[in-house]
Amino acid sequence: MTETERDIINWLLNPDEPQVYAGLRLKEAEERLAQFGLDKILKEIELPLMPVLKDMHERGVGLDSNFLKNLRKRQSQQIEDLIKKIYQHTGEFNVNSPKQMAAVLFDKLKIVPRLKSTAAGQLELIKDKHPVISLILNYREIFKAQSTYVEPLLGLGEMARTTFLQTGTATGRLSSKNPNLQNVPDVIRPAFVARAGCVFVSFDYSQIELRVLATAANDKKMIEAFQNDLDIHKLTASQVFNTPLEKVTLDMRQLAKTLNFGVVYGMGPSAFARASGLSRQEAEKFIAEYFNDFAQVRDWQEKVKNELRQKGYVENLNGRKRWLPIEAERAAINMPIQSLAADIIKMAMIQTNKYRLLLSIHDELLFEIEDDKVKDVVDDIKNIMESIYRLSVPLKVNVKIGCNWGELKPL
DNA sequence: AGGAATAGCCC
DNA sequence: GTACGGGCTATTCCTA
Repeated sequence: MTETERDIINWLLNPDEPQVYAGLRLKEAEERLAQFGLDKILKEIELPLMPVLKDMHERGVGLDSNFLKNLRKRQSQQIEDLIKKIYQHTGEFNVNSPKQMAAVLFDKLKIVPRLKSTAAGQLELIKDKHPVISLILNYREIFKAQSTYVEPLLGLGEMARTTFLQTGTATGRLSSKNPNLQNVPDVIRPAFVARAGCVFVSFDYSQIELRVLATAANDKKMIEAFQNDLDIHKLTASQVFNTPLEKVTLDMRQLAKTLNFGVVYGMGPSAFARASGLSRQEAEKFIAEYFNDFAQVRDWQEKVKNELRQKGYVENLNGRKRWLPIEAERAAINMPIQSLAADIIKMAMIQTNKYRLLLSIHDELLFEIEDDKVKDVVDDIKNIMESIYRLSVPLKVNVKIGCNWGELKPL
């Protein structure tokens, strides 16, 4: 790709700086994109998605400011109490400063020798060494919720209008900002409420990334599992433990789930060891066993890495491409999966925006639907989502419904 | 004022 | 001995 070609793509992807190529007509840009086989994605996905994102922004999502005010009050009280208790152990310092925190915990109180950070994961390990640790973890959690979610949402009044960025990611996913409504924690979700006479209905794709992987890798076992609507983590466990499905325990399933998760992310042995709590050696054994059982996944990953080496980019089944440095193998392995899942949900958004689509959270769509129309609309949306793209396995959508985003119940 | 570093929330 | 993919935002603290 030449410098100019990269600039054109950047221009298309960065409407904030249109002055650079203001004179370049879309038709010309489209022709250039066609050189990379990206014109179809432009015309069939990204351009038709633009009015959808505009509609979502204008609709907004209703906020329950009473809920937020009550929550803020409780949080302020808890923060005040926790700070007092923490200071009883440590003396005064800025609890929000990791630098001061490290000095207090490791130098002043000498709870343990210096850890590499004061992040929650590290502090969890020394929770039983000193009573102040859990107070700090508790404080951080509540302060985070208040400062990042409650206060900013209260500043918005009765409506949150996020901006969905079409160009915010390297894989084709959407991102959300100001406010980011794609990372709202469970405890804050009840603050988002449907209008009078309406309910929220969420539709989430079940295991969409593993279904994409099964298709991309054309893995026989995985495809069969999804065709039979099996519990995929249980199936993986029965494979790597060489155990019949009915004898798979919860622990075995949990380990298999971590493996499946890791495979999508291009995980190596040490990452898997850390995530699973196994020794490095055991982790290597399970990974080897996994790739032995799902040989086509292993071969597919090799193919992706070769493509990266030879072409400098990788692509998904739609031809969406990502240029990467040669050493970014994990990102390369993840891209065709994450990216096609993103394409699928975008295609679904375009076809379902005839209803009141409010949010897109990667594998989930949230709609606001009038009470008396729920049944027909839900059937239509679910049907559209499940038939929008043809994989080697079925697409499956779970539906949940409720008056606020925090207490959605299966339909 | 702005950015790096750190932390933590989501899929 | 090691790093699992993709995002956004708040706070502290340092530099300009």
